[in-house]
Amino acid sequence: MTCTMHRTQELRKRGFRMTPQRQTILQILHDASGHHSPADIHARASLNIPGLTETTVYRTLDFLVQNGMINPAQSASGHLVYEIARHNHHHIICRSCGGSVEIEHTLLQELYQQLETHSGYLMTASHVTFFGLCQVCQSST
Amino acid sequence: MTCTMHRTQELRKRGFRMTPQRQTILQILHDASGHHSPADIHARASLNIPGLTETTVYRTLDFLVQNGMINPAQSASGHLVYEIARHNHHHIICRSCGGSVEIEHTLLQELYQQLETHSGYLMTASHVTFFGLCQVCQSST
DNA sequence: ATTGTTATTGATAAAACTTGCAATAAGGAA
DNA sequence: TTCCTTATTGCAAGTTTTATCAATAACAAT
Repeated sequence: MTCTMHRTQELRKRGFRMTPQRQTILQILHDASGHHSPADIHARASLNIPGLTETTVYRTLDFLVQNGMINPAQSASGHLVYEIARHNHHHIICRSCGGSVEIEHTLLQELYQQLETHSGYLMTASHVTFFGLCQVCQSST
Repeated sequence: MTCTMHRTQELRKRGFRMTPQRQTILQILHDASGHHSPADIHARASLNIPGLTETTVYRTLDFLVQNGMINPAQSASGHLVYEIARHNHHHIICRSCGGSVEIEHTLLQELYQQLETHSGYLMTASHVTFFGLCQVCQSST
């Protein structure tokens, strides 16, 4: 079964529908790995779907996040960017140069454990963005 | 020395100026503890400073964050809210009801340690927002 | 295939946030 | 106090994001 067919069935099981807009946006995030802004995604998807509105892009991105098919992350500027859902991970962004590194979720496992104990909250493993100073920017200060 | 005078001197030392706009916004966040949206802050501050623009509120909030006098945090809707700088802490927000609890920074200390080791980044202790499900919403699902 | 239900889209307007620039005013120096 | 420098503000326009609602189209059932 293709990836697209699988996703379509996932949505239908939950009472939702697969549409060209959703398929195209998923395809874009799948092919171009990394983070993408709504504006970027809108530009790329418009090539396939002329007349696609920004409104729909924002709504589709929210929808795909809700359904676990893509993940949101904060960019250095504070705006949200999106990428295809992969293994659970997080980011540290450099306050100074905007560069970033990926953090495996396993590193947060223990903390999440403690957070659950202390707060009573069930920690769903959503993306977290930390801020810091990268090595280069540390030494150039 | 009053709190205001102290803050004024802090800014001057760094080549910045204390203004009625900055003082008023600091006062508001100081008096009304908790998180406040830019719109909320603008509404309150406008009582003291008629003609205050939203632009200035956004710029002032950014400025005060940069200078460590207030802290930003993500609200349940994903927008930024602000509070007067206090001891270092973080939040867990419930995805379902939007409620939140505070997390002491000490709980993250060990993780930050590890993050620095793994990434080489210097972890500045900025506010982190986690998402989860509170006890009430867990049982009502 | 055709039909009916309703999830989804596009259009429009509004709200939230940012940028560039000229006018203003904070505060150091005379 | 007065003057000068320039950080800061307000204004106006632009960008980004959200909300509302009627028209459309996905897809389950016939």
